Amino acid sequence: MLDIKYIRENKEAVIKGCQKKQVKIDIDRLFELDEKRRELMTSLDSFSAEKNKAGKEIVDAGEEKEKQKIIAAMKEVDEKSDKLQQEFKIIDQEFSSLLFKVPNMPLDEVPEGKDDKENISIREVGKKPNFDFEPKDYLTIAENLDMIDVKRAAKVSGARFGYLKGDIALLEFALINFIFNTLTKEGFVPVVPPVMIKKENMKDMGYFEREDSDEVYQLEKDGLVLVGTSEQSIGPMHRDEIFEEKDLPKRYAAFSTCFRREAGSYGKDTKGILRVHQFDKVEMFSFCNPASSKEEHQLILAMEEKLMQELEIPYQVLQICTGDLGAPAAVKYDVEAWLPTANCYRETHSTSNCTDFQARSLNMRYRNKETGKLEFIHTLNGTAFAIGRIIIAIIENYQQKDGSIKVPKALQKYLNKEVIGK
RNA sequence: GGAGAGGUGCCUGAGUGGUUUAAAGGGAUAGUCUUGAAAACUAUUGUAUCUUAACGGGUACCCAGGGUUCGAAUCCCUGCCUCUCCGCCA
Repeated sequence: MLDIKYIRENKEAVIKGCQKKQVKIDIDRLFELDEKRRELMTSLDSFSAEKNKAGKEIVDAGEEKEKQKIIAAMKEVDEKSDKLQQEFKIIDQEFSSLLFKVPNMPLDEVPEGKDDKENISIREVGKKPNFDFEPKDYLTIAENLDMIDVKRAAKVSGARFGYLKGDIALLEFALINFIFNTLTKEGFVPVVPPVMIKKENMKDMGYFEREDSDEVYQLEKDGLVLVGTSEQSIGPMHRDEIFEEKDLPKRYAAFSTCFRREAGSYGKDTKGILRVHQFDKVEMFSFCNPASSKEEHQLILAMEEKLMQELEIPYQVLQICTGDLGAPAAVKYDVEAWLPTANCYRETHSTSNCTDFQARSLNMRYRNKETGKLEFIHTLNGTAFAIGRIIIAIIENYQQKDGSIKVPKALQKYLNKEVIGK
């Protein structure tokens, strides 16, 4: 969430920021509530002060009669303060939920735009393959090899699930080993995190703006939710902690299964495993000094590109416009892989700098050596590989005339194979 | 799943209704002493929020949320977490 003090002092900028993000929010109501809330707080505080004082007087008063007199007077004060307390609760609740809905402000450098149509391609990298035969889509190839099975998955689990089999199942583990080898060199600590987390953690990561989001699988009985990305499990790991400046940045690379209900995407990408309810992903996450979060973001983006370059998959980098950032992000890039048969780029990676937005709700701070004060850290996340989609990109870009799939050079030593399906 | 014990500051740990402004010890930091170090001694050792031009002052915080009371770290209820024993289990 944002700092109410910041909102107070930068009202115009916050209104502008919300507009840029296409978020409609009643800032005037927020100010109204803020003022009323502080007013009530001051009154309540002075009641408490009075009560504390009376407590001491009761102890000091020797005579029983004197004591009873003070107690009687305090009962009256109590009644008044109780009434005020009730009022405060109502105001405070509305205030908090409204404050929570104010999104993180986009950085100045982020281009303005309404939605994903106005994202800007900032570079295209890699050579698109030139086939001397009619290329097939990944699903046809994989089904011919009996290595992706969505039909039986439908029988077992319903729509939007899939089985990976044989060498394509092994390809997943080759990819994971390849990633961890690459990322540990940059100081990313490998993690296998929980995929079920408490609701409040999801909320404090900024993913529950609207209570009971339809996008999330909920385990009602246990008060837990399934993560849509391991970012939601890694971010709260250090909640309520204070970092030493020397320990920043703290980098993690987390492997986990991700669960998404895909509500509202009915009819979209219904074929194959591009958009499924369950997929595996390795996610980079960094807890970082605010002074260096911009460089850290570039590093994460550079890692995403490095992984793509080593696999030799053509891709483009998108600068996400203000309207498509989502609530917690201040700046965001997507990487999209080239899919020859679709004849377009499809999103495989996304990296965001959430500045102090998540850190504030999660109360994660560090001591600034210069000022001696506690300040909020910055959090950043980025996809290393969304396994399913990368497998799609590999199959499509590395397919051969005979229906087999060449294994990218960088993966050959992990898979112990140069070709799949031969 | 059954039975029991707990959750206090950076750490250990005392505190069972009213100067708790949280004892004591450890650690850390600074000072004295010393050629230097150690030891010893001394001092310091929160966070949030409101208010003030500032000095300062008020309030809250002993896992979380409720309750009892004039007054709660302390009593009661609920939840979360940890530990011990038993059962089950990859």
